[in-house]
Amino acid sequence: MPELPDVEGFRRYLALHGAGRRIKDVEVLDAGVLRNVSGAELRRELRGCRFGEPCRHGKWLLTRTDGPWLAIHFGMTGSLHWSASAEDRHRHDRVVFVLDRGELRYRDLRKLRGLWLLHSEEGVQRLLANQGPDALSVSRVELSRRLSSRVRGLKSALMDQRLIAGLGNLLVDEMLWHAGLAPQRDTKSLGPADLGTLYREMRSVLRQSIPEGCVPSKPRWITGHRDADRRCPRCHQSLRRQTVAGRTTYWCSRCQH
DNA sequence: CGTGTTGTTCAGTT
DNA sequence: TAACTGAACAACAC
Repeated sequence: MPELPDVEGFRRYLALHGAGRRIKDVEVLDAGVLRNVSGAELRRELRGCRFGEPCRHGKWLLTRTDGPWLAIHFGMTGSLHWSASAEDRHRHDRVVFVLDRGELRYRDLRKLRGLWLLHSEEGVQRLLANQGPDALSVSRVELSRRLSSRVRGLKSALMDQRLIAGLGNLLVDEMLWHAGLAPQRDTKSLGPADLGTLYREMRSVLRQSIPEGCVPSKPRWITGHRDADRRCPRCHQSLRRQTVAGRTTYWCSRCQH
């Protein structure tokens, strides 16, 4: 799932259930999701700490505590789940934070990414050193400058977290469809009008996705049509399905140029 | 058994 | 150098 809207949803979820809560215990059920720390160290470092307000950069969720920082990257299948009790745990719950009210679980089927523990704000900065500006806060001028700086495929550039942080496969297909731009266009071929439209549609898709906590299926969006009729919701032509930038891409060759 | 999956990284190639 | 390609990671569902 996780692209910017999903991770923003997890940030709000963590703010609701975790912020201000004390971590009574940490149960590492599968250390395969721990990236720079052992299960024993994570438990030792976080037990007794209190979660602070979480923040987000691109697809990274970060939270300080009154001890170390915790950073989460959800990969393709990570999620957070709070429960009032220790019942009903899921088999893909990999780490459980037992709180002074309920427990918060990091669930992840594929374990492609996971949890990092950082001992300082500098450690967090180092972790995010290669990330571009967040897609929600980047300015129109900055987006244009970054896209135009190199010759690249448009979809490849938008998915590159070093250029812009937070956009993934579904978001990019959706915003390109709204903007009427073909995914394999070259960034250097975009004029000022194209870049303006792209920026506007990126903001629009993000703004409408965040309250849903995902890229939603809407009547005039293509996301819901990938697995359904595979037709363009605007002109009803069959959507093209092809690999672009290494990812399965849907687009409309009549509406996107 | 083969295919596909909303992410990232790395080795190898153009 | 820059950009691209495919594999790897891991665990399924169909």
